[in-house]
Amino acid sequence: MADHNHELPEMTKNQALVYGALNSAQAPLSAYTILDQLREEGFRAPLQVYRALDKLVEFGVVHKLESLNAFVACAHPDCYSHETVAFTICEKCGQVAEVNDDKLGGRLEKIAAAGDFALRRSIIELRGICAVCRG
Amino acid sequence: MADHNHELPEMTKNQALVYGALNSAQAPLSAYTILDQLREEGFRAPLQVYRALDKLVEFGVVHKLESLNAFVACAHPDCYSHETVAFTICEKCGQVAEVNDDKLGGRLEKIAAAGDFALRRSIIELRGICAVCRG
DNA sequence: GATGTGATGTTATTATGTAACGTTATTGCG
DNA sequence: CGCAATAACGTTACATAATAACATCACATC
Repeated sequence: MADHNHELPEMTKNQALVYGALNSAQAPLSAYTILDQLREEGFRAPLQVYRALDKLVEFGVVHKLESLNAFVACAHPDCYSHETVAFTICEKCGQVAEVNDDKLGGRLEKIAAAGDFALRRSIIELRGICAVCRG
Repeated sequence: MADHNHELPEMTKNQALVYGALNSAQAPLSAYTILDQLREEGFRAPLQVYRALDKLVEFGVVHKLESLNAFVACAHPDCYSHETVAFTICEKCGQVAEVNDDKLGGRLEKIAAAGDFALRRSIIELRGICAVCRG
């Protein structure tokens, strides 16, 4: 079972702006899309976004989707069960869903152990067609 | 059990060159590294590499590592068990190992089924430290 | 007030990936 | 064979993603 802590980490202004953009988005955002959305707030360069994203990912409240080069807010940022997060990515509508599956985590740990591999983080992205798009 | 077919697909000249570069490499290669290696063979533009890579991935004899933006030759290109391939990626030495684990495939299918999601392909990349680097 | 630390801002650059267009090779068929 | 269809190829230009390097600012601590 996951440990819970209903506190969001302290955020700087830039981190809060980036996090807000991701939270109000209906789909993953690229760093440059975030930049464009935050120009009115004074953002002018990619690094401002990337630096905030780095911290947010470190805090565990934002995930990077490696196969999309895009970012999403964590579906449950108020808890610390951030170990093995998987995503389903619809290749038709772009919808992304976060999946937490304990058995999957166990399986990955076994694979790592079998290869004498010290696992740090897992990237699990399932690409296909979502229920809505299948009709 | 996997079906076997000890024939590599027909390749064009460019595809064979790119595949050869990946096969003789000791680590994943980026598209631009491949381009540089093949300049002597007449390659001049990124698209020549990307087009070959697209086909090789389609054939199933090359995999893309999404978290590295790099490509590797399949560890067993002569068989068709290309369904659910996982990779361990050492963040210290860069070594990549291909892992085939039937139970993992089953687990992912269950996750997809639970979400009424039609799974097309899975991206599984385990990042950490390999046995050699741990000493 | 000196100092250390972390966040910020800015410019320039590198790395990764595509669009658009035209040409060449090959294949299949009337 | 002649011809259409298709796929691969080559080239230029461009778009997107990410980082390097450097200066500055904010704030806490001693």
